Amino acid sequence: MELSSRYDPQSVEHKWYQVWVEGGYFRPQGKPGAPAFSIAMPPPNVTGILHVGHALNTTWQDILVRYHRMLGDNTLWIPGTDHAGIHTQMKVDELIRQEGLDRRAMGRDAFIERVWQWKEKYGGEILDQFERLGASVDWDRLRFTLDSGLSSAVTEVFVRLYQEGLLYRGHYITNWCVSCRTALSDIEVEHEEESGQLTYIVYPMEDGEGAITVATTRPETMLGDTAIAVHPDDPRWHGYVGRMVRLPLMDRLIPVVADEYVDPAYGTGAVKVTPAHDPNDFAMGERHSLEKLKVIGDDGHMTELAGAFQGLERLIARREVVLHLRQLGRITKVEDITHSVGHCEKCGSVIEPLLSLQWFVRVAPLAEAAISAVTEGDIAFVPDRFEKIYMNWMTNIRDWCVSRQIWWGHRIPAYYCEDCGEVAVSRTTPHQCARCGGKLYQDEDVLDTWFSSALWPFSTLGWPDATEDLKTFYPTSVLSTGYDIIFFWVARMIMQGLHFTEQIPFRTVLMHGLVRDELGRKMSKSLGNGVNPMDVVDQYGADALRIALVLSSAPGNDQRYSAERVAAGSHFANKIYNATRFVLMNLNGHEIAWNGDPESRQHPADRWIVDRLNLAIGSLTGHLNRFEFGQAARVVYDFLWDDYCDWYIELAKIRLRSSDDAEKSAVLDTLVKVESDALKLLHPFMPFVTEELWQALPHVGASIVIAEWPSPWANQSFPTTAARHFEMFQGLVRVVRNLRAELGVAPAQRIDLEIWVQTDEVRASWTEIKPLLHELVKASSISLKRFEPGLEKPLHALSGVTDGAVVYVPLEGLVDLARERLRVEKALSAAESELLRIQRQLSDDNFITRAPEAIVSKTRQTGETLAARIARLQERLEDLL
RNA sequence: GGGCGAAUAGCUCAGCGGUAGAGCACCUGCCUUACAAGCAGGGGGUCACAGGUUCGAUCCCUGUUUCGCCCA
Repeated sequence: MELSSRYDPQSVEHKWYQVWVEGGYFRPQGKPGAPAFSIAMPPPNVTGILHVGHALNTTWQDILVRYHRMLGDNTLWIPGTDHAGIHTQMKVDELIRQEGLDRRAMGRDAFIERVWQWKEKYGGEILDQFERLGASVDWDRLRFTLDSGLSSAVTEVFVRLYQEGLLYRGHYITNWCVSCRTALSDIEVEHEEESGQLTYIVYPMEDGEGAITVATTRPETMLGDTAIAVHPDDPRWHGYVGRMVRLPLMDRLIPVVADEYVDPAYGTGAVKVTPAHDPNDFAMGERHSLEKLKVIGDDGHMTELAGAFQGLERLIARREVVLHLRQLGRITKVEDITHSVGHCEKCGSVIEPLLSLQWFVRVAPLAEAAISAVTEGDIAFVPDRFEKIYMNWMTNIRDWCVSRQIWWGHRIPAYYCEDCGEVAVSRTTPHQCARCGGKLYQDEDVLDTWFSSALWPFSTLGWPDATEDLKTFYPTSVLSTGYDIIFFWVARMIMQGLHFTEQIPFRTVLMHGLVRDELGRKMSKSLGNGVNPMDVVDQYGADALRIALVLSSAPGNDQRYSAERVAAGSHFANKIYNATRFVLMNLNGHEIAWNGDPESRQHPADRWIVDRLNLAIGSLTGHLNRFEFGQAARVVYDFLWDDYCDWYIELAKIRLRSSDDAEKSAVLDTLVKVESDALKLLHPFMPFVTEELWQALPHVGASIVIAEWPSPWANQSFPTTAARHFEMFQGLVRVVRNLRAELGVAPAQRIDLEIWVQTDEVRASWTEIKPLLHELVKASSISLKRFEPGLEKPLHALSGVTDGAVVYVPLEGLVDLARERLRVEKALSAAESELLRIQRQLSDDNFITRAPEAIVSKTRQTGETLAARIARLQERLEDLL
């Protein structure tokens, strides 16, 4: 069979995902008694397409899930999507507008019908993209936040919170988006520093004696002022409290009140009070029983209460108000300032704080348990610094406005009596008012999307029913998500989970950072700098994208997307593909002795590569357990490329030419078994190429997906000194290659070598590998001698000093003595200065007594090695003089 | 105003109480039948700055500077 020398991910990735799904490998299938491992995938918007951040998070979760599946855990990864209320509604709104239709004209039911149609058509797109990334989710358990099961969980929670007094409806100042025409929660408002103007307005006293100047950044709200407030202890305003002020433009009388809230140090010490348009003013309004006049309407235009300004858009009204006040001489100063302005997270328009009737969750009681779950260590954040951010928010938490004035979402299960105004909150639709028998109508609003996402870890498992899944997989093991939604999602899941299931929703919160563009900017639609992961997959393959993202990620840190790294990832896939091709070309029907005696691997190279593999297995597994995916990936990347390809295969090439069949068998067995284990280690990171190659190699089992995670090979007989001897051998090869390069010896030209070895052990070990050395450094003859005084040195030779040996390359007439002397002098002075440092350390009593014994002896050993090296170099230098 | 993060090779980034690594870029030589998406060899870093702790600091602590983020 002729295999292409280039790996083509396109032809490979497609087929395996189908095989995996058809094989049912992604369904939980742990052996009886196996520990459960479960993750509920953060549900992306149905409206959305995958961005690179999703690709990173999906890769991280897939690594964990595939690793635990291979460990034999009962592993479940639940996929799903989120209905994304405002976002989706905006999108479909836009769509029907292009058709010349209008949501309000078409009516609620017809519109919702359209959104469902739209969801059915496009909502699956993002799920297809998870497939293309290789996400090993259980599709049989696919969930959507508006599924009937998840919806009944929402109703259940709403009803119970209401019954427990943790949910209330009331008139309060909410963050209102005049463009989305809905209320938003506090955290859906993004604050930005902007330049604005502070306008000083003079309010004359009713009696004409004196005046009060106040400053505001929103002059149009003065139309709704119902008081002026000053601090009770402010001597400047003592005579004013209790008197009336004539509100300019409106010609209304409003009182001067005293309130502790006012900061006398700020501005004039007097503030205007607009209870319907400012949260602090609202509170003052409550304290002083002030009227709440709503002068800006839900549409952002002035209401009839704004008098002559009625109907004007709020910003136009602002200009008009200032203009009129100026004409009246009521403006004393306009100051340019920089201040923080709230914007709608979804559409970017300036938030209007205004009075409206909304549902709120009383969060403080829920937060208590959520705080102690983290302080007690039941839930851990990775990295742990995010714990502080979580805690800070939790301890200063404010009530959560959960009603949204849109149609797409979970409609609030509250019913109001047309006759007596009685409120009924109910799991089922009540037919008449329980109090007066009057007709009921349901609340028009829907719930904040995050209200349903907060239930995700248990609603996806069947809650409120006590399902098998819930028993088996809840609490979930890990929640992997971006640090940007700690408040939106993580905190709320913890609160709701603890309250309703009396258990934590997950044990570990794993945070990834933002994936930025190549210039370090946040990817955004408006900048047009977003990278579509599917384009990357098309070009390089999913494996390349995955390994690139993982290799450049560290928990909680932002990273830049790098096309270069993705290319490097695809080169790596190609590398191991070709290594496999080499193995396959050499197998020739060789039967792998899967249960062969490990002691048969007597050759130092075999024993070394197994030793390296064992080390890799240990350290990679440790990194995975600590969620250090980047470091874990690096371990197997380096093992495969450096140890397996660059050394072991190169040695294998030579050994496979041997006429000794037992030797060849040992090499082939080791090649296949070592690579097979390495592929398993790599599988969580690069699932497609590892499956392809594992299947191509001799293997046992149906799929690498359900193969057993490697554990260190039982061959423990490989002593560390032997490993050290092999590493010294590698050093020797490098030194000789370096000599060849410096001398400019033609690649094909063979050279003679004379090697003086320091000890008998090393000599014995190297004698065994000497035949390989011939090929690795292209030598014609090699003389391996035990170093002893009086040994006659070859003249006219270039020399190299390596740990444990000196190597001479006799090259009559080719050696430039002056240049050679320079080279040796340079090496000598480097070695001497290092030895000096080591000696200083070793002669320091403090170091000897206080440093750990292992470090001291290691330092001693380094000193000895250096001293030996220096002795060789000095001798060499004398010879050259 | 409070909090957090980052500062390491030309670029992008890992890492770490025992004087530093990768990818890409660069220089030299190789199309050596697994791989030129490759191989071999090489150059390049007082680990932002100033103190402190320590036998020993790039790593821990304090402060400073620059950049970024979150909260108010």
